[in-house]
Amino acid sequence: MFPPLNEQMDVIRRGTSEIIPEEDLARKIEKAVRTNIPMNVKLGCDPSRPDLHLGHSVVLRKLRQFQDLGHQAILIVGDFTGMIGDPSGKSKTRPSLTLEDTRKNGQSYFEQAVTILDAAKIRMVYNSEWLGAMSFADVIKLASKYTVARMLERDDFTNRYRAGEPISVHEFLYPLAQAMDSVAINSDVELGGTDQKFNLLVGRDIQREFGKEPQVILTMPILPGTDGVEKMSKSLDNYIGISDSPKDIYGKTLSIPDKLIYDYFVLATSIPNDELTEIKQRLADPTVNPRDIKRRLARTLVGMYHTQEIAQHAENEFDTIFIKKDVPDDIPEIQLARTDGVNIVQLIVDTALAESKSEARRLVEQGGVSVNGDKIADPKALVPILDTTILKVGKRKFLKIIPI
RNA sequence: GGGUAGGUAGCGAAGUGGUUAAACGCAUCAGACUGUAAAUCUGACGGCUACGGCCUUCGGAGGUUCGAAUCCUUCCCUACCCA
Repeated sequence: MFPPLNEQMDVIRRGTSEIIPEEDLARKIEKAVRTNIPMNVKLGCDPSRPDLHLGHSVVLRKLRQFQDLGHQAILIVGDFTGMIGDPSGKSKTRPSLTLEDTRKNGQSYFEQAVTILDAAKIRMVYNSEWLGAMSFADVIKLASKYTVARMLERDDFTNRYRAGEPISVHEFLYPLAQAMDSVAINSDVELGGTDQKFNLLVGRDIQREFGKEPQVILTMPILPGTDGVEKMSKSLDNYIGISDSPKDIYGKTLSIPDKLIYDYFVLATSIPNDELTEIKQRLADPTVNPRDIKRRLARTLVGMYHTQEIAQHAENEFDTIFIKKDVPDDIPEIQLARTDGVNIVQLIVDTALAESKSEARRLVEQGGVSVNGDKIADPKALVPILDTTILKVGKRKFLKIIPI
């Protein structure tokens, strides 16, 4: 039923940052092979941010590999912790979610995740199931198992503490709550980004406290965002969403810095290792235009979340807009009353291509607006809407206006 | 409970009675150059405008003043120190 140990280890190791401890993983796999009982492989998901992007895909794709090897994928929806509002990281006070929200987001998370995971073989559980059942006494007992000094070992706690930034007491409970998830589901392996390392390790300690065999932790590198600097995240708007339109996936991919091309291939695609080697060589070759490799990356990514045909279409459309400087085929349409002349600024605001008149005026004055291909630089200009009219605002906002 | 330092636009950070819609940096947007890469250059970056201006902002609420982000009162929030 299971592939042999070495084969499994090879698959699991690809792209990973750390496996702690690796010997334990080998032992667990051997045991699974021997007993024919799959390992429980845990991944926590944050129901406060239901929009999945390539950053999430790194770890989800790893989970998929475990599924393909025959192991049991368990998605933990942090609905209980989400209800309290996760304060970790840099983000400010997060709005506390209601149970309903977390359910809805959990469902949405699942729907997106199955574009990567094998839907039939996922076990999805909500951690309110066991965390919600704990009494305050249980919590005290749990909290007594960890010391403040050890909590402060966590990098982001240390940094925030040194920087004089607030740390709420309940944030110390987070790693513990997450660890309880591992206890509750008898996790054999827990996946996460490298920034999760501390939390994952706490899981091992707490499992031991509860007399369970500690999980192996597996961390994946953090995928940099399209800006090439920060971690990919929606709030920084440097993300490529897995449910983004083909056009967006393609375009955003082409806008990443060259230095990220290889990382994206390794972490976000399933390209075989020998092709990765080839890509690396070509990237090092000064006669090869990195753009061509990036175009392949973009096609690959669009193909993963849509289809190859759509990927090709996205590329063609991209070329139309940015190389031929032409108007793409399918652009949003809007119907407007026929008129001899409407003020250009008013038109931009009315069509929601800019948020305010000031912004629209600015765009016009800076030469970012054209009507039927003619640049309009005068904010007082009147535009007739008598035939179908193509309005372009900025680099990529197109609108087809149909008079009625 | 006591003390000290703080809370300024998306972020960081100046400003301490008028000439401040608020320096500067980052981010962002537009334009040039390009490969929607990097780097670089130019401009914009609260809202409305008859383009002459007008209105709304500096943790909240009051107050002093011709005039406040700047002074006073009070409240809320944060960090650190003492207890």
